[in-house]
Amino acid sequence: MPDQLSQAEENYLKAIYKISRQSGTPVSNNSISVEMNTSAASVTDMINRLSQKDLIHYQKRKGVRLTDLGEITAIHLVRKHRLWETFLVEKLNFTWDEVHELAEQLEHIQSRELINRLDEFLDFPKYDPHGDPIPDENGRITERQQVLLSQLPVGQKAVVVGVKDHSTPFLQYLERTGLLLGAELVIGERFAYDNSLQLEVADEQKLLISQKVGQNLYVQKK
Amino acid sequence: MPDQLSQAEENYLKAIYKISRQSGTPVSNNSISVEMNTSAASVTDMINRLSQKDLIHYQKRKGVRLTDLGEITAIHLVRKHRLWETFLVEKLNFTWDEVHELAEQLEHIQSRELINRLDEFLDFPKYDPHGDPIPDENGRITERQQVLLSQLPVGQKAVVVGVKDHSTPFLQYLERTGLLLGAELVIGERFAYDNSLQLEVADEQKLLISQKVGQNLYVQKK
DNA sequence: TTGTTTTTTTAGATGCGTCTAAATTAATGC
DNA sequence: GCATTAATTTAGACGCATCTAAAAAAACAA
Repeated sequence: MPDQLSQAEENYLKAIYKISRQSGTPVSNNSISVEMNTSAASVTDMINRLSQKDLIHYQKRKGVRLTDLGEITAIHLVRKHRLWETFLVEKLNFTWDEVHELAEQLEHIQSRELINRLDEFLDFPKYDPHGDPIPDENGRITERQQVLLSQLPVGQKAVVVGVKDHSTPFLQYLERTGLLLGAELVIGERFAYDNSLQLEVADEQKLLISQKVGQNLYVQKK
Repeated sequence: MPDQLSQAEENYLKAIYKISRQSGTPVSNNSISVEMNTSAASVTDMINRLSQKDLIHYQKRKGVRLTDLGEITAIHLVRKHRLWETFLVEKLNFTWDEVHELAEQLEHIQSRELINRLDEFLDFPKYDPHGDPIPDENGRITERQQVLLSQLPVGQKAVVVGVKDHSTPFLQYLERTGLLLGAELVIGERFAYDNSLQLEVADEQKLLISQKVGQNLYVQKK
């Protein structure tokens, strides 16, 4: 068993995990410092500490890779984060754009048992309020086959299942336009001029969305 | 508005609050170091920092007193602690001897809104799983008139409403003997030899308890 | 009152997590 | 291949929260 990690160490692991998810392997010192908004010097320091604890593999100037232990730890943090977000939305009626900061705090609470009970209390949810998959107790993640809305052809029916951009402005935009998780839609038209899309949503309503919106919404084909 | 406090600062405030609750005013450096299991030198340090932030009044050779701000802060911590304990027991089915450590972590989560929503979710409980009163949003505490079981005369009917000793062994003892919150009883006999008490509990059962147990159970006369 | 004990403060140190500035090393563009 | 640019590491510093050891001050007791 690894000893208790500090919040700072946990945050670095999460950042490394996140970066390596989206950009393949070795994670550079620099990308970490950008992701975490810290100086490169701090990153070098922390990398040494995490290596020491066998959470990452580190070869000087060759980048960082999570060890198995590091990856398990990171996935467990993601699990905690997403379960707490689900709790906040489902039970305490927070909106999906309010929960991130709170979950950032709650994810550092140390107790395997607590999280498993929370999971049970929430009825073992598979996805969080943003549509992101929640890893199970063993770190297994149920991946969904999903595509970006922008990649669909005209005429395609689809249902909104997740967001790529988690920012408050984007979430609030979706709230306002009703493009929430579970919303069904058909691609009506694609305007080559600016790559905006005309959607047909519930009640035969038409909705025009920009390319940027289409590139940040995950959907499942129907 | 006070800026965010560190967990260490919050823990000191809680300790000072606790000590001053049970032993009247000025709190000595020494009592804090005993309560928190730290060196007196650390306490001196922290006292200076807390004074700086206007959370405590410190007069040389006269000990420490919480300022209004300090007391409000401490009470709010108690509120958070007790609400989380209630959540853990009521919603996640932890037992009352399992929740203290977890609540010690959870009480440091920073969000007024979270706590108020948790309070609402729990239906504004007045007492936590150990029978301790939960301060409301404004820091008001509903005190109950209660006495120690050991102080009751023979023949008195009473109901268990709280524990003075919160230790796991004591809580587990109560679990085993069924002397839980809400249990009704009558003082049957008092043995002068060792000050043990014979109780009559539910179903005409008799239960013999030691003086120590009687001195750690709060009851309300009926 | 005067010595002993207890409490409190000071001095100096440590580890964590951060920083800036400077030095070094690697990568990139001609 | 070499110069410029970018990434990384080192060096040195700082604030927080802690410690031990020793000094100083207060409280207590004979």
